[in-house]
Amino acid sequence: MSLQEMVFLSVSAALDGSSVTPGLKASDMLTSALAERTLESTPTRGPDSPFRPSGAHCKVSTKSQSREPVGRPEWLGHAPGPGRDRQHDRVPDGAREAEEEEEEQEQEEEQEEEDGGPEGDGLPRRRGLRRRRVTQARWDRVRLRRIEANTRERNRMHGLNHALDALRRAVPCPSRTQKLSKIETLRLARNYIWALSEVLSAGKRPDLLAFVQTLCRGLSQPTASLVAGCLQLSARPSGPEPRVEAAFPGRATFDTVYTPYRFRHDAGTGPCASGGHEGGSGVSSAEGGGRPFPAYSAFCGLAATYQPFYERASPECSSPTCDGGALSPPLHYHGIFSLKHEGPSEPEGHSDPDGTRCRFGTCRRFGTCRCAAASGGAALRRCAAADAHVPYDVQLREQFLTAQDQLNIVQDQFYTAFQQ
DNA sequence: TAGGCCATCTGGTCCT
DNA sequence: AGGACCAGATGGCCTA
Repeated sequence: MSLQEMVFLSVSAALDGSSVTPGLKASDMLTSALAERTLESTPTRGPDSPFRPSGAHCKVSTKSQSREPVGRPEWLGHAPGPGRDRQHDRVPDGAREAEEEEEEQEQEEEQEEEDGGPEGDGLPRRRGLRRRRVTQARWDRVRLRRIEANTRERNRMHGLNHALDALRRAVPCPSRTQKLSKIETLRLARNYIWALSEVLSAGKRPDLLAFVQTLCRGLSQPTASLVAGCLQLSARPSGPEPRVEAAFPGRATFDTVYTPYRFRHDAGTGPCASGGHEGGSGVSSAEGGGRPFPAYSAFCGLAATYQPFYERASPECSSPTCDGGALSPPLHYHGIFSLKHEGPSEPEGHSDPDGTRCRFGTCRRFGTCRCAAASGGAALRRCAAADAHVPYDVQLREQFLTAQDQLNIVQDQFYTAFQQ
């Protein structure tokens, strides 16, 4: 903005009566405009701003690694050497002393103005709004606060990301190769809570397909495929009826490493009560496999043991909405969980525009809903196509922890994740 | 190459 | 006044 423009705007504001301090004279406004122009010479926004976003100064070595500055804003002075950790966010040691000196100097100048100026002519100087000069010290102080705020913000976001990482490890998608995005992690966590709650509320052995469908609800197609891939659902003809198994890729073998559950269609295989968690995973937690599906078998056991506290509001609308619904899991379990159940935000069992009744009750975006409901990847679709109504049995390995222990583990993970 | 995702900076707002 | 939180802007990386 040019000086003329600045003066024009200042005068215009004065004429409009907006943001005008009583007693402010045109000369004061001009002085203010000049001071503004001083600031304008080092804008705080835009491509020329010394505070311009860091994108130009950062690079990402890998997607999961934190960024390191590759350049340095000109206004920050010395370029950081290799390995320096955000040294450019520091302020020179003598900055504060210089500021104090500047403050004293400013106070003297202000006193002189009130006394009639350094000439001592005794004539009162202009009164009214007197804009403080933008000294170097003040400018440095502004930058210091900005830098400190940036650091805090950066740390805050790092904490948020750590919490999200913890949440990624808690949800049933321990992919070693593909990291869930933030939004998908939150969606999957929501679905996971919901699915587990449904298991508890139902008080019976869960259906694999419904469980996975609940997990994948509202997820993007790639994420849904990933989740299904982690479960590695596959429909394999085995005798007269299809056979469905769930396994975990990347494990040494299905049986030797932790595998909390196995889904089979074999009649008479062990139900939830025999589910288990054998502890060792062979995959570091940093790789997302430290604690696999910690609660599923636990919930199976609990569901078999305890009766649900209350009945579900609606069998059709007990599932999460496709995206952003206000529903909470239908669960209130002996003080372990105390999750409120809010009513559906939309009429239950509504129909979509083409008249198809929505199975999931509160979907607003049916395209997403269909995608999600039918998602779970090609494997899941194959499974569903084979026989979506086959009462798949669930064979669970021996539980290493008690159901209560595993339930508490899940709670701790979620609480820790959200409290970080 | 477009789009998704991400990290970071930034200024505004609210709270203590 | 200072910190936390938030959302917008920006640019880099990655993938289809």
